Amino acid sequence: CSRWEEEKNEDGVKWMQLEHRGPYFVPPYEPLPKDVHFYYDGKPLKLSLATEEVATFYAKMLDHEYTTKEIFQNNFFHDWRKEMTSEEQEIIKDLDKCDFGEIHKYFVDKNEARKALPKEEKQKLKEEADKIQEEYGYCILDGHREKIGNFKTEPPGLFRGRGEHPKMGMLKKRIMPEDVIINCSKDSKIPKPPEGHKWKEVRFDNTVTWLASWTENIQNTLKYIMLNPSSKLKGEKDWQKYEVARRLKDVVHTIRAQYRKDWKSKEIKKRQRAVALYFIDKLALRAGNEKEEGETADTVGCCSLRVEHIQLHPQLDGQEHVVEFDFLGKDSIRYYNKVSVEKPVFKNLQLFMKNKDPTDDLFDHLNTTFLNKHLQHLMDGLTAKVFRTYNASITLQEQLKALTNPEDNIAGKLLSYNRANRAVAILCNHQRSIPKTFAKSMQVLQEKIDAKKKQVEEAQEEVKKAEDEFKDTKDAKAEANVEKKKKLLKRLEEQLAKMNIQATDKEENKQIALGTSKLNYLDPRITVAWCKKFGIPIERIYNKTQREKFAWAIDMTGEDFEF
DNA sequence: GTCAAGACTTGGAAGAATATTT
DNA sequence: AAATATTCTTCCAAGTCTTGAC
Repeated sequence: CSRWEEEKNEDGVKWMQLEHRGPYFVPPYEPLPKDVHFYYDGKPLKLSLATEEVATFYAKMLDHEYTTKEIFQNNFFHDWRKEMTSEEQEIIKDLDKCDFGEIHKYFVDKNEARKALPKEEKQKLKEEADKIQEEYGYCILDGHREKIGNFKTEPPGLFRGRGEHPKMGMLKKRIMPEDVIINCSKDSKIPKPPEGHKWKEVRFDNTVTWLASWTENIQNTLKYIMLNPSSKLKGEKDWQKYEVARRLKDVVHTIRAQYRKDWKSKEIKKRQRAVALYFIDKLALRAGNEKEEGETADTVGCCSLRVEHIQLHPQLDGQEHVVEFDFLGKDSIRYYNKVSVEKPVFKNLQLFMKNKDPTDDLFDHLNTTFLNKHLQHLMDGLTAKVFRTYNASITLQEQLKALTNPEDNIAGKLLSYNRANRAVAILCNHQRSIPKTFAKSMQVLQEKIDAKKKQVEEAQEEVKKAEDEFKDTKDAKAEANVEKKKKLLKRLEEQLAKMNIQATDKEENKQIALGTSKLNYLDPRITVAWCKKFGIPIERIYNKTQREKFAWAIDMTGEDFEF
């Protein structure tokens, strides 16, 4: 427990000692074998090394949908040409005349070969990977050996954005030591750059938590090497996050009363803020920062909603004042929802939309800075995202309370947990694409259930038969047989029940992604307390990685914890 | 105050490892 | 033992919010 209770540093100091080996650099490009050809306009063409490398990036992605998109193709071709020699540029002028088929096949085969490797070979590869992990995967932070989250530089390749990203297909350059800034403590063993290279910079900044950083060339933003979630530093931060959310619980009623009042404010700015905050609170929308146009996919959050993203229905399906939301949120995940809102909200929305074009901002007098300033004023540390954390965690707690039946067996209780988890994921709009094999595996499961049902019926008859025989004979052997058959029946019934639960869970879960809420929104102490209260082993809910991440919560939480 | 850069959290997909079935 | 399904891990993009420069 003590590990989580050491006093914390003031004034933004994150550590006193930080020592590490620097990032692990991905191996250099390996040229294609002589017999693997690239063809242009039907004729084999030997490419220069740099050109060939970029060609392999595209070739590897050939059976991915990305490569069918025009933007992807254009961006790729544009960047590829920049890598070409002038002779190659003279020849290769049309992507449609490029044939990467052989290169593609080479990598597919190589992959297969790797999978088919004998056990010992695989073992050897694993040991090599472990050695690298051992060497580069850890650092020393204030005397503790801590796991690093991402200790490898990102390999070069083609940028894959999400959704309709204008930069998809662009060339992501190889990261060299000369691009990398190292951060560590002055008196530590400073990491050595790879032979013949030097770092961009070595700095000693203990007000930040990253160990190394570089600027990536697509969006020109920084990438960092940071600690694993199991580290003390990250764990404490996580804990802190949930403590802020718990403080919101005490003032949320006041805040709700306040924004209701503000719906009628004389200032349009305040009204917009109050309506936006209502959405953020009720629907768990993200804040919605402004984004640079044309640099990323067109996605929005609350403050950046446009008129075209909502439709107002005074009446719909027997409900009043319905707002129909339809927009792309983070990662271009669609948010679609029809919500009956309070009348003043509806009236305000009508007002905000008046005389505007579909592409105009709905909240044209509002941005996240203004909103967060206001929230900060209402509670120390309060920002828009805290509402998501708060509402997610409180929902889990309430749902667990409502759904858990102490009489249920473990499988039943786990189903309840999953359902509570699911309620949160739905609130936060955490979706996944339906797994490719979903329909098939569902069918297989259904067939198993049917077979099991039959078995149960048969076992029932067996029991009856045995009982009849016992009635007739009254002998001990027949009595034992009755017991035996009953036992079998019971076991089969339990198996059937478990399968039914599994099927229900699977069906309800097909389009919902539970991971994100579990990892980022649900105070783990709620889960730990629930497990303790109902005698569920924590491993049934959290796998090893998750237990490491939530070690702080597992350490400190009793069964009576309340969020 | 404004704007861009910086730091850190959150996000689903893909790939790897493991479990289960055939 | 191979094939298939499921779970776990890695990857890296895309958000939020803070900080720093002017």
